Amino acid sequence: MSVVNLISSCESCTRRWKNFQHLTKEQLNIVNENRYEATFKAGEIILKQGSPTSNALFISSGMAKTYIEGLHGKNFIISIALPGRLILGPGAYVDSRHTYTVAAITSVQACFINFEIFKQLVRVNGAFAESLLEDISAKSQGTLNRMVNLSQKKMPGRLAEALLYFADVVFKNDEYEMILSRQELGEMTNMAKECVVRILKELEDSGVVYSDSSRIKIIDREKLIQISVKG
Amino acid sequence: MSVVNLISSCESCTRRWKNFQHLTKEQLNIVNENRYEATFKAGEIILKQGSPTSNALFISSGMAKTYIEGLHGKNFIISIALPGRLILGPGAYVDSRHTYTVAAITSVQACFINFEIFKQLVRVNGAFAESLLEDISAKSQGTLNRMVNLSQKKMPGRLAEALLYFADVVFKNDEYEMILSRQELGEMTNMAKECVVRILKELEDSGVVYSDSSRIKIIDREKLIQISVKG
DNA sequence: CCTATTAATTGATATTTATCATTGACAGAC
DNA sequence: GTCTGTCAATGATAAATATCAATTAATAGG
Repeated sequence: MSVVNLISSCESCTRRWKNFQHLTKEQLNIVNENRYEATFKAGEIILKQGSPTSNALFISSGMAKTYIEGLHGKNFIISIALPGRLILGPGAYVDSRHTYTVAAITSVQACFINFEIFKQLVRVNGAFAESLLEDISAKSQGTLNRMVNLSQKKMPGRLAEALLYFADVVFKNDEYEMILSRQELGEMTNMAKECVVRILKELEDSGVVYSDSSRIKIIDREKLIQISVKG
Repeated sequence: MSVVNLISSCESCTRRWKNFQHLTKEQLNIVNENRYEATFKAGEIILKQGSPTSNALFISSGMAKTYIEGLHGKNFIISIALPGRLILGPGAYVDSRHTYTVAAITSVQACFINFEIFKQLVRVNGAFAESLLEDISAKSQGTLNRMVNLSQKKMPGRLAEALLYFADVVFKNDEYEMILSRQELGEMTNMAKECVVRILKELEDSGVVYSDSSRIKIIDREKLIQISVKG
C-alpha cells in the first residue's frame, strides 16, 4: 500500500463526508492535518475485525465489502462500502475495536482519519455530534430491518432484496457488474452458494432479471420488488 | 393509564439512566420538568411502531417487550425493556418515528421524556452526546451480533442464547420466571412455537435446563453456553 | 496458447425447520 | 363447579434449505 496523499485537502475533496459540513473551517483543517491516505489492491484487507479503532475510514475511490467473521469461519457480509460514506463500526464507541473487517473488492483509495481527533470534534461540536448520531442511527435502523428481513423472508425475497440493493444503492443503475461471487452473495443473504445459483436461475427463467456470472440486469423491476417485499 | 407522577424528581430517582450523570444540575432539572409518568397494565402497548418519537422512554418498574411488527403479521422481539435503560429506537434520529413497538409484559410504570428537550441537551452537552453515542453503539453492536447469530446458529444455539439472555441480563439469576410464551420465545429466536417446545424438551432431557411452562432453571450452565456458542 | 486453479453450475440427497392436526392442561368468566 | 378460550405438548407430514459429488465454465500465470 502506498502512502502518498493524492487528495490535497479535505476542503477541496469531492468525496468528502457530507457531515463535515457541520465543522468550522478550523475544525475541518484539524481533520485534514490528521488524516492519511493509502491505496489497496483488490482482495486486500483495509481494516481487520477486532483491531483497535485508531481511525475512522473513508473511501475516496473503489469499493470494499464490510463483513463480520462469524462462526465456523463463515463470513457475514454487512454492506458494500462506498465513497463518501463513513465506515466506522459501533465498536468504536463500545470497546474501541473494529466490529467488522473491511476488504477491498476493487482497487481502493482510502482515507484514514485519526479517531481520537474525530471523537474530540464530536464532543465540542453539537451539530456534528447530532449528524453522527443520525448516521449511526440510520445504519442501526438498517441493521434491524435487515435482521427482520433475513428472519422472515425466504430465499427468493432475500436475494431479490440484495439485487435491488446493488441497483439502488451501489450502482444506481438497473444493469451492473456483479462484483461479488455467488459465495459472497450467499454470505450477504444467508444462503448457500448453490442456492444463490438456483434462485438466480429461477429469477432469470421467470423473466425478472438477466444474469450471467459477472453481470446482472433487472428486467422486471416491479416483479423483483414484489418478490422482495412479499418475502 | 394513570398520569400521577410517583417519582418526585429525576434527582432523587433510583432508576435514573446512568448517562444523566453527564448533565449539570440545571440540565437535569430541565429533564425533570419535561417528563411525565404513566402506568400500564400487562399487555398494553406503551409505544407503537411508526408513531412519532415525541418522547424518549424509561421504565421505572416492570418489564416490557420491544418488537418489530414484520411481514405477514409476524412479530420479531428485539429485547426485554428493563428499568434504568433508555428505550429509544434509531428511528428517532432517522425519520422521527418509533422503529419498534413496546408492550408491557408485567404491570409497568413508565417515564416519558420530551424528545425535543432531550435532543437539545445532546446538542449542548458534549459528554452527554458521547454517552448517548455509546448507548446507541452498544445496541447497534448487539443487533449486528444478533443478526449474525440468528443467521449462523441452528435452533438449539439460538434458544440457548435466549435462555442465557434472560439469566444474565434480565433476571441475573439462573432460575427465573419465563415471562414470554413459547410463541414469543419463538418470535425472539426465529423459531416456530412447536420447535421451541421440542428443543426445550431436548435441553431438559439432556439435563441442561429444567423447564415447566412458566419457569426455567439452568442446571448445567457450561453445557448451555457451549450449545449457545457452538451454534 | 496451454495449464492450473478457482468459481459456477447441476443433480441427488440429507438435514433442518415449519406447518397441520390433535390432544391435554390450565385459568378466568359466569 | 362448569364452560370456554388460550397456551402447551406431541406426532405426522411438508416445505425450505444445506450438503455432497460431479461436471463445466472462466481465468490467471507461465
